[in-house]
Amino acid sequence: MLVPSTAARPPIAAKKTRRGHGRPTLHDVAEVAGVTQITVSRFLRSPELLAPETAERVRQAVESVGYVPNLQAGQLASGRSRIVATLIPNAGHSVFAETVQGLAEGLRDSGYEMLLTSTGYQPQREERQLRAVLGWSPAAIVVTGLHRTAAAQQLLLDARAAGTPVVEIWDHPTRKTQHRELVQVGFDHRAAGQMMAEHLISMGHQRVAYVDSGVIEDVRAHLRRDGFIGQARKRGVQAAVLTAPPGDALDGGGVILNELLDLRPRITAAAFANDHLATGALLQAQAQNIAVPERLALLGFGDFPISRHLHPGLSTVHTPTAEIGRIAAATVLKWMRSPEQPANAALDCTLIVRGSTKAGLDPHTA
Amino acid sequence: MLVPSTAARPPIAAKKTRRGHGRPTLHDVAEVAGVTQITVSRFLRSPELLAPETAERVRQAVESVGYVPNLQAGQLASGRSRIVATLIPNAGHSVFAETVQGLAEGLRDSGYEMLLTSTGYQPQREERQLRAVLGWSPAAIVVTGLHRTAAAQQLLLDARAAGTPVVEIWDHPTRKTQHRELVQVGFDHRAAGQMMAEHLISMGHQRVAYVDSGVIEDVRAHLRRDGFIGQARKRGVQAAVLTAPPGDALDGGGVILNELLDLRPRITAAAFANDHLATGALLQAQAQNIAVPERLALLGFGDFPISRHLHPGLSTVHTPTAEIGRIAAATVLKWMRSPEQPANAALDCTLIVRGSTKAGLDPHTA
DNA sequence: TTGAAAGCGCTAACAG
DNA sequence: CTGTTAGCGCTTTCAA
Repeated sequence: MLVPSTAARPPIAAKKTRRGHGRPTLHDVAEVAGVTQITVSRFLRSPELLAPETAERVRQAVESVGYVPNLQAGQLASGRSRIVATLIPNAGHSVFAETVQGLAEGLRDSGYEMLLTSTGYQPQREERQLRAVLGWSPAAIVVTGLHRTAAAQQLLLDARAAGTPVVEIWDHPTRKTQHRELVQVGFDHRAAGQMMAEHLISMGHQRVAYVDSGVIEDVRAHLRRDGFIGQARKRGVQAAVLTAPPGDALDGGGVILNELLDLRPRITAAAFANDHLATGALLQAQAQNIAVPERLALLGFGDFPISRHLHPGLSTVHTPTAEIGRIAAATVLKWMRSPEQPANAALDCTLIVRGSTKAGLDPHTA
Repeated sequence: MLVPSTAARPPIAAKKTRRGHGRPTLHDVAEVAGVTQITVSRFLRSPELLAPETAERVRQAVESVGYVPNLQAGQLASGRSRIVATLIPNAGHSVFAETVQGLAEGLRDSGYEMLLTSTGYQPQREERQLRAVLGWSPAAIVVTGLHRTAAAQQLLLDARAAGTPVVEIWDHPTRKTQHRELVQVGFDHRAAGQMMAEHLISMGHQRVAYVDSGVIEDVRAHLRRDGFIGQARKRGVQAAVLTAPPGDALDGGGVILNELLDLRPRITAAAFANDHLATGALLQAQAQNIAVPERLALLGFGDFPISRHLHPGLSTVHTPTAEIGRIAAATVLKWMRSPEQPANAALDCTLIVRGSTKAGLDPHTA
């Protein structure tokens, strides 16, 4: 607009076409308070800049009018959004659900809102959703894992280059990759797999198996599998690999139990991609009077609530599900406030040894 | 960001301060394609309105520039947003997690995004979050339950009056309230409680108990309790009420079991606010060699995956968790497209009878 | 401490 | 079929 505008807004005001959705605007509040828009805007953001008396008048006007700020407008004008875009594989899976809840708690009352999408473990879909969500100019992006389509990765790097914090949750790079522009909050799944193998081996098992997730896109479960196998091999222990059938994991674990028992040469211990599978196997073992851990030791992953209540208690690896969400939230909040990139958070997985891998343990607890 | 103006930009233009965050705009694409903004805008929304040849040029320009639409701007201009605001008590609770996942699936590729907040079962917080989320001018609002602060209710009614679809999930009004402006997608918790009582009574129990949720804000659990008690009373059956301790529900169920066994006069059956509590009790009974259902029948609620795998299988009420989400999504999508209010969806809860309330049943399955 | 002017990037309405 | 004009409601910059 190069034409110098005339002094005041057309006083005649003529035919206000009023396209908006009729909610009171800053202007409306301003009129009531006898000030201008900008004063109301200031009041909303930094009340201390106003004369106390003005502030009070504005406060009353805001209230009497029932003003709700139009965030779209504000963010368009300021170029800043207050949206944290979050992409996870499945909001219904307990581990991710807890992470989402952790994120929601971490973001609560921060003035930021979470835009959530579920990728269903499908990289193509993730890419599409990422593209869609970028249209919101999110203030930060939280994605799951380290693996995605090349295009999606590029989108994230572009966003990062444009100053948007990007946090990858649930995984953690094995090597120290200090040149990475994205921050990771998670744990090393390969190392977790190694830990699982090492535990079984340390209990004296020489023939073991790993039961992989039936969700073929679950990259992290496969990383654990690889860690498990690698460690077993390193220690000269034979490790068979089975894959759980798709569908209900408890069912799958039950089915797998018999495959494990049928393996030749016989194995004496099995690790599972998650506690649901392991629980299914444990319950099935109970039903068939298979002695656990004597005939077959069982080791889960995830430390789901039920695991310590089983008989024997299910040995497992405790993962910081909710903590990942909370730390991710704290990380993006910090990052949005100061431009320097926060540190990665390498969280701990801890082995929980219960009766299912250790005979003679009180079946109830540790 | 002092992006140098390109050729066609107002040549004088002097010190364009360029406040935006530097992403390519419609204008940029238009320049490349040799058309004006509006043509690009049209292409993006209704390509069929353009001459095929123009469309193709614009398409290429969009691609070459890597254009990502600024949704804030578009929605400010059009007055329509594409956000579905969703408020749930706790995204980490399996039942709500499944509902969220159902919603995410239902909204997927619809062009709408889910803004999710977790209220922690706290009405005050819900009200605050509702207020915050209204600033986004959501295209639709999904809230949990029928009970909230008066102010929150008013906000919803105002939004509704302004044309925003509002769906209440997880509950369903008992009486036909055809005058309501909001749509419900859920089930009648009181009736579910009645069904639970009726089942126990029909199995011959004359002294029963209901174990209420330890989450005092869980209104729906209390509704089931009331339904349970009412039905028992109606049938002349004594019903004791216990409340689970807060904290881990599996633990709580275990603790409660002994309280149930200690009740005088003795009871012969107990219903629980959810399957976690019931499972805790069942496992504890196993550990103590208490015969289920002979000494004490146990009835859960929710039909969590573990329940049918227990020994004996846990009788329970199956609830349509994911379906609530999917139907809620379908409902808001439909509603946003046509202004007429869709019908309420009264979903079914179904009683699942397994071994924990019925002696002699195969413990594995129904 | 308050205000005026300008514009964020897009779409609606109306021309042509 | 394409363009012009005028905002959407807010924040920024600069001035008073």
